[in-house]
Amino acid sequence: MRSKKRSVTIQDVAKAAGVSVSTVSRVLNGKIDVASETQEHIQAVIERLDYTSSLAARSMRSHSTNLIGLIMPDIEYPYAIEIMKGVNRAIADSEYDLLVYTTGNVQKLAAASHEQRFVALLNNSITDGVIIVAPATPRFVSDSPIVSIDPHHEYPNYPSVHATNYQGAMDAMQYLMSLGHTRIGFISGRSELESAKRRLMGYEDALKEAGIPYDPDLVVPGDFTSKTAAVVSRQLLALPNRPTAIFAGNDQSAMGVYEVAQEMGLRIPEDLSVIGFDNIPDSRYMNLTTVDQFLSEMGSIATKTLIRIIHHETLDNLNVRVETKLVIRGSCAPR
Amino acid sequence: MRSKKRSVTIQDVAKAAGVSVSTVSRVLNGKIDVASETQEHIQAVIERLDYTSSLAARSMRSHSTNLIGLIMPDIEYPYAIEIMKGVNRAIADSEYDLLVYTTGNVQKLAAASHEQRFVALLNNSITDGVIIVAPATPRFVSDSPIVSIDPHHEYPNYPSVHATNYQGAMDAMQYLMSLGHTRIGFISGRSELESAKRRLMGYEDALKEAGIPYDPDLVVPGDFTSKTAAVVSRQLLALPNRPTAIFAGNDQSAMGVYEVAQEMGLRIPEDLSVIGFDNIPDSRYMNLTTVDQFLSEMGSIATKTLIRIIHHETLDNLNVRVETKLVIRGSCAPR
DNA sequence: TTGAAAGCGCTAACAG
DNA sequence: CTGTTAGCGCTTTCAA
Repeated sequence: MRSKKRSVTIQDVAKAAGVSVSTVSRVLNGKIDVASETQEHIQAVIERLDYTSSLAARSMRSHSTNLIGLIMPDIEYPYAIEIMKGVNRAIADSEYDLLVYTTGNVQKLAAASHEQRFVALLNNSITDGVIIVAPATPRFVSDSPIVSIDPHHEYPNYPSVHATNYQGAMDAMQYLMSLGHTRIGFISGRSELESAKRRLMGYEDALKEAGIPYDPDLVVPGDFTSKTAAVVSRQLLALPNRPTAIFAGNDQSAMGVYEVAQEMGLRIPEDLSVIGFDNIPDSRYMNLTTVDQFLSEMGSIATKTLIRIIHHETLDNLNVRVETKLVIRGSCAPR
Repeated sequence: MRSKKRSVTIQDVAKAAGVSVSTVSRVLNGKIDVASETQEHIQAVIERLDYTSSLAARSMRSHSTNLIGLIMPDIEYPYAIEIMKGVNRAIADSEYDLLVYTTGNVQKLAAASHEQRFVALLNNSITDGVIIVAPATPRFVSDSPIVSIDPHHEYPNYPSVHATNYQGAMDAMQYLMSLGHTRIGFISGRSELESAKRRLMGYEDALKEAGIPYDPDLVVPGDFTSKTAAVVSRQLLALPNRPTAIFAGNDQSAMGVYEVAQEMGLRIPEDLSVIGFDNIPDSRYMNLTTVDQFLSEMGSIATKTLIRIIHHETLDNLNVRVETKLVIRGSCAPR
């Protein structure tokens, strides 16, 4: 462990081996035009000196690092962790290593201008491409390819992986209706987000398709937090003709409904069917039914797509748009 | 999104603003000696061109990036994730950003030589310091400071954060003995690891202190996996005078014991008390008692220590050795 | 098969 | 206050 300043450089190796830096560089990069004798000698010196080439210097010249970046709003939520797992798995099967970047603070990253800064920070220097999770920014300036997961815009200028929010909501509704439910509450999400918009649309269209009239009282405004969900679901359950099922905007909202149901002594799902969206990360809520978003699969797909783009296997970078399946887990009660 | 080659550089900005690169650099680094007029002008150009300075180039010159690296064997285990959370929290309160590095593959990283490579990769170029989790290597060559968490050696050449394995094992045993248990089984861990060694030592010393003779039949060899633990605990429970309690080497081992107990129709803790070590990540095993290792706290402490070293607030880099508390969670039955 | 030299984008003296 | 210049450590022509 040394203080500052780079300890051993390619210069040192060259000097110690009695050759020029370019020869060392050739050995480093596995070029063939080096006498096998020199080759071995240099290799030995490299090991003796514990030399490792500087990523910064290397990337600066060659513009290729075999590193993929993953930019996360926050590393702590199950949502983020699941995605990371998927990315990680795809990385393991590739020649790339992974660099997860986070500021440890949602606030810092949330600002769109910051997202651009982070993309640039990584992609314009040390990564060959980045995956960005839930970006608020619809367009980025970047030297290397970008793939996004769950962007907050429908048509960003980068390839993206979306969950099939609309279809998932339709499926959830159809499931509830097949059980005989006709009064189904809905807790909406942050309306500026694409996912929230599409879930609401799925709710509405499913009703329409089934010929069930839309009752505005049954749709209450949430914001993807359990706290708000608790407040609005209380309102929902106080209705004279209360819903027999609630389709919560996301997992957190479902948890909010759960708490209120407990409080009111309603059994789930016997007295009230509840379907969440995304994963239900907390086992205390395991009896909740959920439209499960395959987060890790989204991570994998995004990674594979990115690698394909880096390899120039995909010509049309801008229009890749993958959708991942959603599946309903758990069961509600018939009514 | 452009193909290759860095799009907009400090040169471009200088040209567009009609000044020299050094002036731009001064603005970038918030130096005071720039006419506020020029200052604003350059700032405007920077924004207009969407310019971001290259991390690689910057770090190469200034040897400071405000980035801290976290090297993880594998990103998927709850163990790793808990540590990440702690690091993340400490990072959030600091001026640093976090770069988590992983190869997505334990095998790749496990080899000691690779660990050195990763440390060098980050620390000799783009990070101001790294935290390495559970390193197998006792010494690293690195330009910037290193702090390790749970190293596999007792006295590595870098500052480290350890869990108090010995004391934790003592506490667990004393707890069991206070409940009247005298025949206590122990499933050991991978004996090359410091943590495993110290836990076994705690088991032995606790017995000695209590004057309970050591029975070799009660100590069976595990390897920190639930599979092996299941095999050896079956053996333990088949003993003519079977133990009334089992102190499992780690969380995974405890889960193995749990499965076998279920299988044999033994109720936990009424018929068999079981204490694990580390966290029990899976809620299915929530009725297991565990010596809880404050993983996230270890992450935080390591991060804060590292930052202090980077800031030169700690003179003696090599001998920092922090131990974190372990606490017993859950309860066993008296015998 | 090898070396010399140019430069990647940036910062930090040193001059003006 | 601003420009010129010299590298940071590396890869890559181009010559030898």
